[in-house]
Amino acid sequence: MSIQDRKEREKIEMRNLIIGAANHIIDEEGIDNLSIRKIANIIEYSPAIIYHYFKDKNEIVNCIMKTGYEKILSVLATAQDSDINPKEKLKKTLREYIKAALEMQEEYKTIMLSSSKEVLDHTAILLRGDVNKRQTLNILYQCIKSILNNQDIKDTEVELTAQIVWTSTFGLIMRVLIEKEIPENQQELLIEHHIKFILNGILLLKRGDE
Amino acid sequence: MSIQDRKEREKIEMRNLIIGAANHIIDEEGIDNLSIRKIANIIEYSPAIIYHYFKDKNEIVNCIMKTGYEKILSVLATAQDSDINPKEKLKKTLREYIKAALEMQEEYKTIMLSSSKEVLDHTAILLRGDVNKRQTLNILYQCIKSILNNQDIKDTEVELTAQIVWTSTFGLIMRVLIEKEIPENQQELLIEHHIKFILNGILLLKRGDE
Amino acid sequence: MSIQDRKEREKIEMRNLIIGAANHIIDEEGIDNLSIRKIANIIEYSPAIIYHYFKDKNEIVNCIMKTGYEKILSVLATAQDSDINPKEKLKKTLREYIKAALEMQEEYKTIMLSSSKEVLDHTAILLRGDVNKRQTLNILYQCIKSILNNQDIKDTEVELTAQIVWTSTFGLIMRVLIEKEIPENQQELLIEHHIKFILNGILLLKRGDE
Amino acid sequence: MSIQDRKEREKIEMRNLIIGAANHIIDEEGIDNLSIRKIANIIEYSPAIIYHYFKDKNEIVNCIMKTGYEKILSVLATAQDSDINPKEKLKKTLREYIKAALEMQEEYKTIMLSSSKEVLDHTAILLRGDVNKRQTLNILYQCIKSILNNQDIKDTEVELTAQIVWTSTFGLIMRVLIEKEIPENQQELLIEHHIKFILNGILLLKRGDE
DNA sequence: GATGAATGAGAATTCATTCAT
DNA sequence: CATGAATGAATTCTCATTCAT
Repeated sequence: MSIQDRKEREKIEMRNLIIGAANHIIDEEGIDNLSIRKIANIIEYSPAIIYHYFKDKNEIVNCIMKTGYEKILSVLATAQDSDINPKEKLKKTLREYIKAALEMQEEYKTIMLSSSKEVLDHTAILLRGDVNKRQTLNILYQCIKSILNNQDIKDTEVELTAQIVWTSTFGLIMRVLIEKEIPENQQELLIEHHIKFILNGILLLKRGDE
Repeated sequence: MSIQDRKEREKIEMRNLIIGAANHIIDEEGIDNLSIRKIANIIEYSPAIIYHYFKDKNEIVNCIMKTGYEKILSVLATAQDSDINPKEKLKKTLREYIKAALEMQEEYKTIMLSSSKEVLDHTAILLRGDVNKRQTLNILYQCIKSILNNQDIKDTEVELTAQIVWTSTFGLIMRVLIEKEIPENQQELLIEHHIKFILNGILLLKRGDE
Repeated sequence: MSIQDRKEREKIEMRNLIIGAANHIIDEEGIDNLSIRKIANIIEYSPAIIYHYFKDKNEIVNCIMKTGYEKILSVLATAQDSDINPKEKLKKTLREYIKAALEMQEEYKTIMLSSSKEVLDHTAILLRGDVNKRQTLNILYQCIKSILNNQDIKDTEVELTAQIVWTSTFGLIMRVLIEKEIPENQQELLIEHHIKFILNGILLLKRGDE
Repeated sequence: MSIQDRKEREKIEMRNLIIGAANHIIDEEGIDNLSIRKIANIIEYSPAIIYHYFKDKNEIVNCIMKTGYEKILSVLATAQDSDINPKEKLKKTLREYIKAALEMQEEYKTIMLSSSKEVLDHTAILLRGDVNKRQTLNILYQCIKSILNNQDIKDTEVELTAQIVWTSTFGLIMRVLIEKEIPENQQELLIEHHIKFILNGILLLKRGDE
């Protein structure tokens, strides 16, 4: 039993080693420069052994993607526990999501920029009704709905709002990651201004004016 | 003299031919599948001659980037001519920018996602003071300033607003391009909602509340 | 003693399992796509264990060859029991041999096309005197001799005849196997015509004319 | 003009060099052990350059096949010129065909054992009506028809006969090639006996007996 | 200007085999 | 008896680049 356990553990460790190396390469050179040989080089094993742990390169990439958005989701889940008022909750959620995404760096970019069907199955958020399929979008949707409590606003409009909040936030994160050397305090200013801006936009919805 | 002129003209034409072919490949297969051989194939010349017009593949890519954001800039420049009121002008500018970007597809993605120094020299917009360096950002800045006319708002805050407007819009464009198969009418809804949302956010700045 | 017996039995069973799997792969993909890993996959053991039962891949291949021509021989042996007149017996023998060979498909091809010394030790039939070494050839020889009963024909000529009958039949079998999609009834026509043709050839020998 | 000619010539020479090396490998190790690297090794060029002259490995193989059966066909065409009586003509044709095939060695085997669709388009001869599609078969067919002149024999039976003559001859050739070390004089004996046997078979058709 | 020839490096895989456990 | 881990060598093919002509 313990022997099997150990082997299982070692197998998982090796997979993690490979994924770690892959992530490292992606971070340095982007996903399109990821190669089995480079991974093998980093982990100091022969390229062939990698096929012992993963069916092919694709499986490695998929694994990275999956791990990645699970990481993203878990951030949001944590933020959900809180018990504060809706506005503060939205602010906190956005802030934490942005921070987490920025920490993931290339990993976040890789996942969120992928147009592969498999990945989009988890990350696409622009279609009507996606609010029911994507957890991240749904969390925003619920927050916004709470904030607009009792107001006479159609569900479809709330969904559109959630989507715009999402894309706006995505845009900020991406630019910070792309431009790379934004000083910490400027990052803070941008983030806070972004969040304020988002909330303004939501609050004005109440009055329905334009 | 005239001979040299003609030679110069021909050289430029050939460069354009190469860039055109490269853009075509990028649109079809993405920048990571761009190869000298594929370009040569399309223009029906030998791969070697390409090195006559460009030092290496990198120079081609850089050139594409440059041509690309010049295209983007020209869209904005056109929108500027108009004579309407600031709010409408901003709406029009955003709408046209988004449309133009969506039409550029992979080209837009390639340029705007690049982290190479040469490209960022033209596309980076997040630093303080960038409003004076980047034309696109400056246009937004001027618009916003006009809208907030006479209000007591600090220049730095207006800059931050311009940056957030930019990143938000960037986020929307990117998601539409990434998710690829968003139906026309859903695109329209998102774009209009986005623009409304942006304007709401700006208008609320006036009161400085939060 | 009984323990050793069991072990011996199990060892043989495992070898058969391996050979069976190998045969299956050969039938599906041809001998050149046979690989230890594929065998291991089918028998649901690790590739390594195969080396417990066979020295190397070559030994497996040789074993398949041996098993294969034993199968072929057994077909002929059965036909021999019959008690009918020589002409009919030859016809029956040929017919059954052809049928059996066609059923073996790739296995037959693999064995009969091999030029490896070990295999040729069992399958070569063209040398003078081979009639005494190869059972298949000898059976033909005896049949032909019976048919030509009392005729004044030299043994060497009978041997040559047996060899030509063998090669002719081999040629038909091979072509049917190679061309693969010959309809059943066309196969029948060819086989019957072939047998008739062979018998004609033999019968005419009697008169020695030409 | 002359420069282009020379380049063209050199290109053809290089292709021949490659095909030659490939043939050499096939002769030594069989077609399944043919590899681009081995070819490159022999011709003392880098593997990559081979793709300059052939699209991929498949094109090389196809080229070998094509050249091969063209060689085979040309042998038959030569034999056709002759002006002698049908029986002699058939004998001569068979004899020359066998000789030519034996000289081609592995090349003949490779082509005639191939089950690939492209090759079978040229080599398949077992279907009804193939006599009109395959030149080799047709030549046999015409010979046999001449020999059976004025006899009351159905065309389909003549076709079957041609097919059996073909497969029988194929069988002999293949065995000689497979068993490899058959001494010259034994080869002669077998070939002459085979041809005699074939003619006997055909002659007996005349009487329609069995 | 333009080209064809050539290459070295690198891509993803697959394989037979060995060995410690 | 059986296995998982590991490797080195091989597979086909693509690419950016150079160079003599």
